[in-house]
Amino acid sequence: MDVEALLDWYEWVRRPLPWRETRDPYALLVSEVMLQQTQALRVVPYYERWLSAFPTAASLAAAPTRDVLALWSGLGYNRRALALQRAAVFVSEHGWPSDLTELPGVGKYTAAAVSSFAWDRDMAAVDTNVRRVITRREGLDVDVDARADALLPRGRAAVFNQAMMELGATVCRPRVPDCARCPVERGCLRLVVAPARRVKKEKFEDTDRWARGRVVASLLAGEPFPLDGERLERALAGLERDGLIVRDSSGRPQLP
DNA sequence: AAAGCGTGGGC
DNA sequence: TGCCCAAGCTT
Repeated sequence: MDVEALLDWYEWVRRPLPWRETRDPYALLVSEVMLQQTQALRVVPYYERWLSAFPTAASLAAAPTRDVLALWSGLGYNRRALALQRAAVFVSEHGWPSDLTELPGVGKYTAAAVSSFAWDRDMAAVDTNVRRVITRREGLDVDVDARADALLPRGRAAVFNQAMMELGATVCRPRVPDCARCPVERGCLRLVVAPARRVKKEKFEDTDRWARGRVVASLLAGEPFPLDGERLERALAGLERDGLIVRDSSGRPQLP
């Protein structure tokens, strides 16, 4: 793949997003955790609000978890907010670990993204978009992580990672790739893999996932739970196990 | 290692 | 309206 052509293309199409204007590892970690399974444009206002309220890892670490969940509300996956705060506690106590996957809620992708953006470490951030770009080009059996690492131009990991992700998100899209606009189409196999058939048909409102979300939202709003009985108990048990709620002295569930 | 974990926008 | 999605991580 012509990496130079990719980087030239990226300079041209680059969109201004607030987290692209910082090299603060804390701010970058906030953005990466928010972006996990959430569209970038929806994250923007949350990111800006969050950094106003919790400008540093120490301030996030010291905040009441209830306030943290309140500011997260609307982004989904509440336990990620919890993990982010726990990561902030770790950082404010021990500093940044050299291996960011030691932080709760940080896996291989997020560690590589933050390390390259903040510190220019030569680590390839392989997300779902990058995975698709590489397998589409080179075949389903390719070792994606090894290929991404081989392509990465040393000393320029940050722009390379962003360019690869942007290519996957806007040109090398899942169902209908726009090969006519691709800056690196030469030598590409152009594989398009049919999505796996969905099996589940259960209504979302019937799932534990929905119940858990409603319980947390109700506690934040100070409103009664919109469910009861065994479903409520199962949701509460799961939330308590994840540390998203605690029981007060009378056994009443509340936010931590 | 498959399954669980939320939400609001777009069509 | 209802269905699908969108920068993963954990157990």
